[in-house]
Amino acid sequence: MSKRPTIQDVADRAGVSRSAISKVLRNAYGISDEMRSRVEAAIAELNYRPQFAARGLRGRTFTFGVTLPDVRNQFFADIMDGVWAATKPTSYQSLLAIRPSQDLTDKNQIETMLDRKLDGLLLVAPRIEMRQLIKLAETVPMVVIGRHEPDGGFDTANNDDEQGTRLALEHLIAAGHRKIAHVTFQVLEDAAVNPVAYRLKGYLDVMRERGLASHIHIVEQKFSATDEEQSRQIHHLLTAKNRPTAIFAWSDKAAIPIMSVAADCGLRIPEDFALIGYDNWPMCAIPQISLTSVDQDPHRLGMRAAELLIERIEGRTEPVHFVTEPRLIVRQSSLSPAAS
Amino acid sequence: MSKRPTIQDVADRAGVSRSAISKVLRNAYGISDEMRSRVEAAIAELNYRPQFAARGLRGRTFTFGVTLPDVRNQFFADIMDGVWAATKPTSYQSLLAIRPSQDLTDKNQIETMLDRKLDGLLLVAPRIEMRQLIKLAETVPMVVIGRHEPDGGFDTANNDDEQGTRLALEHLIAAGHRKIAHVTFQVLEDAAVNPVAYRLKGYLDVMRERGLASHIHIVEQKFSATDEEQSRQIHHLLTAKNRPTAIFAWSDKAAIPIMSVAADCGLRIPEDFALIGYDNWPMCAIPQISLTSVDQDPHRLGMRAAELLIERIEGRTEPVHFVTEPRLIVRQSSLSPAAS
DNA sequence: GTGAAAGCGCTAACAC
DNA sequence: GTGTTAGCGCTTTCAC
Repeated sequence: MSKRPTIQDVADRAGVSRSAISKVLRNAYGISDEMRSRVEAAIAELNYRPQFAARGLRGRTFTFGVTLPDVRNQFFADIMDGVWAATKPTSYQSLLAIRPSQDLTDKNQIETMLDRKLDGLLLVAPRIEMRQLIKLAETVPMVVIGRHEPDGGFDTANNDDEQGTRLALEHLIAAGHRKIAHVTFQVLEDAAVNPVAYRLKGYLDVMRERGLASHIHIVEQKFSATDEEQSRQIHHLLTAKNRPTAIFAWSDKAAIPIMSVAADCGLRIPEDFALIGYDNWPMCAIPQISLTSVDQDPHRLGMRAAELLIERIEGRTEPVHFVTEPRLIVRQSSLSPAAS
Repeated sequence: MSKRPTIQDVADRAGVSRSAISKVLRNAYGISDEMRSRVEAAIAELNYRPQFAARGLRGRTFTFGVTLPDVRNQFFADIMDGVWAATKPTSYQSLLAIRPSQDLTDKNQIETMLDRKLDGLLLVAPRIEMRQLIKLAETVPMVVIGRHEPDGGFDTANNDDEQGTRLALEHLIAAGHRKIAHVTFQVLEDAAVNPVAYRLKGYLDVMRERGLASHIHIVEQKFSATDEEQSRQIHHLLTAKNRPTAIFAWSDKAAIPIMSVAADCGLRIPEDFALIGYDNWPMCAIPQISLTSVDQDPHRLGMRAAELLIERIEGRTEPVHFVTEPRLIVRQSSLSPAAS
């Protein structure tokens, strides 16, 4: 295990002090051009790279942590692309802590990152209580994607969930659908700020506005339900007497399994019922799937969130709340001629 | 930003020296039971957590880095689940460095992790030259998934790619297929140790053994090809005069787009041709997809790789090479009655 | 069995 | 402008 050069090695090589090297590294004030080029030459010769752990002991680590609820979810992968794009031109790097989806809270991941002395936290749809989030934000610069909290002491990045829901429903209603069911997901807490709750609210609002209140039909997937239980629930919905002619699911994560159950029941989409998801997973575009879905622009969400975090790390304290305009991506699954 | 307690705070609280605390933390030899319980009480009272960055300056960080070629690939996500399972009962944690798939090399990610003074590296299908890998392994404990290199100074974890290929082909041949094409991926270098090369070799071997040498048909996807270019290539294959009756693709990553192109061409799977992929993405099980695929047991691969890495970090130097037995998961896409 | 002291690689105040 | 110095929070000899 060969040794890597330290700042002292560079200083010796260049015949200057350690602090001179440090200043060059940080682009700090008070370095002559001649000094700078000498130092840079020495750095290049020795192939020196500063050790972030050591930097972190005094200053910043130039590293921030990201947590995702589920690596498997393509929506989150798209967000990461955006994060990457944002950090590329900077000296910051992101590191991802993951946990398997069956694990209930992000607490361990967050503690892991804090223990590593990362400069900030970018939390995606965190599964911890708002109270804890707010407390956490007092300790470390933080940005949250997937919580509409206007003043928790952190920045947020979200799409406009009510608007996205409206796009989906208007599309179905325009096609003549009236019996539109909504598959939602159990909101454990913080109901007011959860995107799922916003989508549910949007559904209720639109149905009422359009005089379809009597057709409101909500299926709530339990947080603790297994895949089989959820399938049974959907099976029940699809084989009931007055099956809806259209289903709006809170996420593609719910919509894709609905397609599976439909296939098992011998039901065709969109002939037997129309289906719309949320998040626009890349998978939706596969012809065999062809699922209409609401796009949140995850790339921009991730990119802006990372930019906001870096701003915060560098001193900003007034909260910023970034919102993207959702788009409905229409595909086969909602083009039902049968409904009207 | 409230301050977190340091080891000194704990020492003051317990009325002992810093080194005593350190020994308790590391479970080191030479601590009386009474001392231990006093220290543990103080740690609990102050809710103290050691800072890994500081630990790393002298000893280990108890953190290792993982790099994946693509977060979006479900196969890699399954590996991560295994990694997580392996670290859970230990004091180690894994941190993931990602890059978008269009980025060509893992070099930056690896340097990022080295700069953070992580204790070891778990590289999944790294896109850097074997020469560099071997050099790297001299510097840091390392395990590689997806390179069959017997003595590079690091451990490896792989499935038996030739065997997996054999399973797929025997299955097709048993169903009566003779015109079996293989879609492979350009191997840039290190041909001998690349899983894709193993699969290609397996294909050639089996076809020859079975007297099907004249039906050998290889389509090579270029590393630099865009999605459209790859689609065109497949389109060409599927609309050619003597279209194969079966296709064995090097990965589900290739097989899924083949399904898309088939749909565009109006070809049905498996009626018009059978299709088998590799990796058994969770997506393969969706009825609308129903893709036969070879399962590498990614969970075990990730778990064992993480265990091996921890062993290495803790001192082992003789290389270990772990291999899983692949399984063929038969689904609709290969159940073609038409072939015989 | 326990504690004092040195040092890991770097940054930040402060002299010069 | 440049160098000296004192830490950051921890581990690790090495006395006691």
